Amino acid sequence: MKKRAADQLSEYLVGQGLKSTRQRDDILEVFVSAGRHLSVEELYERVKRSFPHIGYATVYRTMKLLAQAGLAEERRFEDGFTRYEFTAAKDHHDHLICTRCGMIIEFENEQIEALQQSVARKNSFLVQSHKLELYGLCSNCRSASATKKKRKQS
Amino acid sequence: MKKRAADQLSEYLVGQGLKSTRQRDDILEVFVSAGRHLSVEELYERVKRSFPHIGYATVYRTMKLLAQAGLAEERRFEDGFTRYEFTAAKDHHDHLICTRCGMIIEFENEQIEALQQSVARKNSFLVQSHKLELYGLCSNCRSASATKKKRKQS
DNA sequence: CGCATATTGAAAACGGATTTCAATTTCAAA
DNA sequence: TTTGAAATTGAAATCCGTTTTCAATATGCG
Repeated sequence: MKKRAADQLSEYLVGQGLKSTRQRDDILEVFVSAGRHLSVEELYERVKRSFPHIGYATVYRTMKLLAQAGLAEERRFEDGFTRYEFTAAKDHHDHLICTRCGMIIEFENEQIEALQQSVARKNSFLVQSHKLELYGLCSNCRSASATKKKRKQS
Repeated sequence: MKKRAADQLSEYLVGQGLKSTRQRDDILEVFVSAGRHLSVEELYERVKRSFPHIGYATVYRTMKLLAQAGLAEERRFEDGFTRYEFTAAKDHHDHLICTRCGMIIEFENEQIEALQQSVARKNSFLVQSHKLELYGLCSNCRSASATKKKRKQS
């Protein structure tokens, strides 16, 4: 799995006349084995744990590169941070985002996708990409805030 | 219609112990009669045309205020600018956004909304708000880029 | 009217992301 | 292998949309 990602990067670099570097490999390694939806900041922290010499800007640059190479997908939710997801693992999906604890749940729904296409068609619009995010409370946070309310009332 | 917006603002200000000012009225007036989906920058330009003395920060502050008063809705698309829509006019809706010319088309689709709720329910998630944006080419830009391609080929 | 408080405008600060630049590394050609 | 043009790196500076600061001004209750 890791091998494949490294190969894909390598291929892309050669194809673009770019160079393979230790830093790029290291960052890719951390990225692939890290959790999903990591912000660049979070990723940078993890990279530094294993490779303390790697700079901030290099992480930013490398993530943009991985996105171009098709290995990562950029996500911008409402919190102002850019996040990246490793692409290989999963098909296209959308997100449920908890506004209280920040938890992110992925989901897929073909019916919604189909309806989006039909909306686009009605407007003679050609869809290149889309973004569907549901913001609210996850089940944990729902019960947590219910408890809180109760406490207040009593 | 304008009257109603001004009244709504006034009510909100009184309710919050805030003060009514010339600037707030002026900005609201421009906002209400301006086109939809204006960025703060664009709005500021328009405000300055009619009220040259009004400062940048005041426009930003007033738009946040109008959002809190329920008169405006904040939108952040992928271009990095915050935009505001006058709320009174239309029900909830989502957006088709042309990546070539920037045109924004609004649409509503109850079936999609219903499916979103069902996805949320499956995940024990309580939806507070959502964001659905379809990025692609509007019909104008589709034909434009088709023409371009043809030209290149010949 | 008087005065406490909110508001304003200009400029500075903020914060995530990008760019600059000199030093270093890569890699193809010799 | 050596060479050297070109890409890359890290640290710091810069960018840019937005927010905050602060002294001056306006608002509106009593």
